[in-house]
Amino acid sequence: MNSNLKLTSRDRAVLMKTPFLAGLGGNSLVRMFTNMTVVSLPTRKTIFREGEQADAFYCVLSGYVRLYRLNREGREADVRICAPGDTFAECLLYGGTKYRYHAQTAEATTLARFDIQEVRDLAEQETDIAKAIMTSLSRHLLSTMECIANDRLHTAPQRVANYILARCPVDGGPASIRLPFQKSLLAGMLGLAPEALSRAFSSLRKIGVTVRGRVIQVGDVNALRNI
Amino acid sequence: MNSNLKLTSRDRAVLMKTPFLAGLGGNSLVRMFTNMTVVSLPTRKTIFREGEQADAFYCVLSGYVRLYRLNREGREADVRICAPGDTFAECLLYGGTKYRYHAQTAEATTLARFDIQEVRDLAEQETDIAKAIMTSLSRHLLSTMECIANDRLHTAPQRVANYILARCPVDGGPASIRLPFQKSLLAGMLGLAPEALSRAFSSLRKIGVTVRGRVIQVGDVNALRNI
DNA sequence: CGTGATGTTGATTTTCCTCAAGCCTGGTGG
DNA sequence: CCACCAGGCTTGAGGAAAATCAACATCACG
Repeated sequence: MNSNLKLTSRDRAVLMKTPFLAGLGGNSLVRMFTNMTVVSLPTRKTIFREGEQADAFYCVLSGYVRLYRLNREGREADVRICAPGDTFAECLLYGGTKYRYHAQTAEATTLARFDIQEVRDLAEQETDIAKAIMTSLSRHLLSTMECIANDRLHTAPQRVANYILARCPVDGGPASIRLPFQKSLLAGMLGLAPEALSRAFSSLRKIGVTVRGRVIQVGDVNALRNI
Repeated sequence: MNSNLKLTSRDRAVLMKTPFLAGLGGNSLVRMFTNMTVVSLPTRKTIFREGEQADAFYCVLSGYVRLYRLNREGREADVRICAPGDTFAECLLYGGTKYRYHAQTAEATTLARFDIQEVRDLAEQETDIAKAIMTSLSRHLLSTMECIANDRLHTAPQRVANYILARCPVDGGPASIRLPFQKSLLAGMLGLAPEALSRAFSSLRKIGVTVRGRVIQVGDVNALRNI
């Protein structure tokens, strides 16, 4: 764990686009920054565990973080995958004192770490910070409900198609995207076993989706929409 | 639609226990109340539809509300079931301008209706209102993530067992609870077809769970925990 | 005592998980 | 440069879970 690093300019740009910091005035911004530490972690490193006392929340600057739960037999299920710009465990600002899931890096990752108690105090003083927290929570909640609907309403190939479509140009025609992470991570994101993701990809082949490594090519975006 | 009713004392009590109004000072409380209207609706009445312009959010005072999505073929999937005290669509205060799912009463229901724009303005002025919103959003987000974990990690009988256990006395031994709504609603809540819920109940019979109408009797709460 | 809504049960099918084996790729060391 | 290896990915076979469809039971209620 490599702490108290200086922000790279890229990390700084990511941070400033977060709903969490985007709307802040100069004063609030300074106060948030003085409260923040930067942490660099290797891949597969545990950030916190379910049940631990929660004293910080985080924003992903680069890399990916997996939030997951375990059942009694030890099987893991991902609850959320956090990409650069995503905030996690911020719901504990006003929703309890313990982490409710495990958090682990999915690759080499840098995080911005915020002290929960200090941000709570700041939010009481600066209305724009409170507003930023509400914006972040709202978006987070909407995307989580979206996830439930997606799980309950769509089959594996449909979920994969949705994922691809959300990252394709809106007009029809051919397109090509590159996965920003391993396929096993995408599988967890969509609530699937890795094998199921693989099969979903191959079932999309017949409507013009080809996958080589992390590159996904779509013959006709509109055809994908009708799945 | 019966609007602008006076609050019954029971409805008022429900409202005051909501995270949304519980922590408010007298001044904020008055301002929220003047902004609020009470709506009574019959069963299976649509409250709003996905895609509509969002100008209000709601708190359930009595009855139940179903939030759901449709897929292309018209199949419905519940995203959330709101009980008395629950707030819904409050994420649109800071997260977009359109409703993201359908909302429908599951039985005769009374709602407190709040104007989104007005509450947004209030939240800027009164820090305790902002705090109440953050608390409400945080709880809501935690329970929604809980729901994803439950869906992805547990089988139908396990989900039913969890539901029962969450409403039973914590110590072991026998217990009895009464469903506050139809079984079909519980099925939707747990992400199951009604038939699957029925089968889950009958599979729990062998560990001492008996169901008659809306009454569920548990022989030994501890036995249920080990499922 | 019908009537319609709600819940149950059975049969079938779909979907996806699990386990096991093989493949492909990129990296390492000889 | 090549053999080897490990990790991630794919494919296949089998099976478990739950959806769907259909028939029947139960219940509330006029």
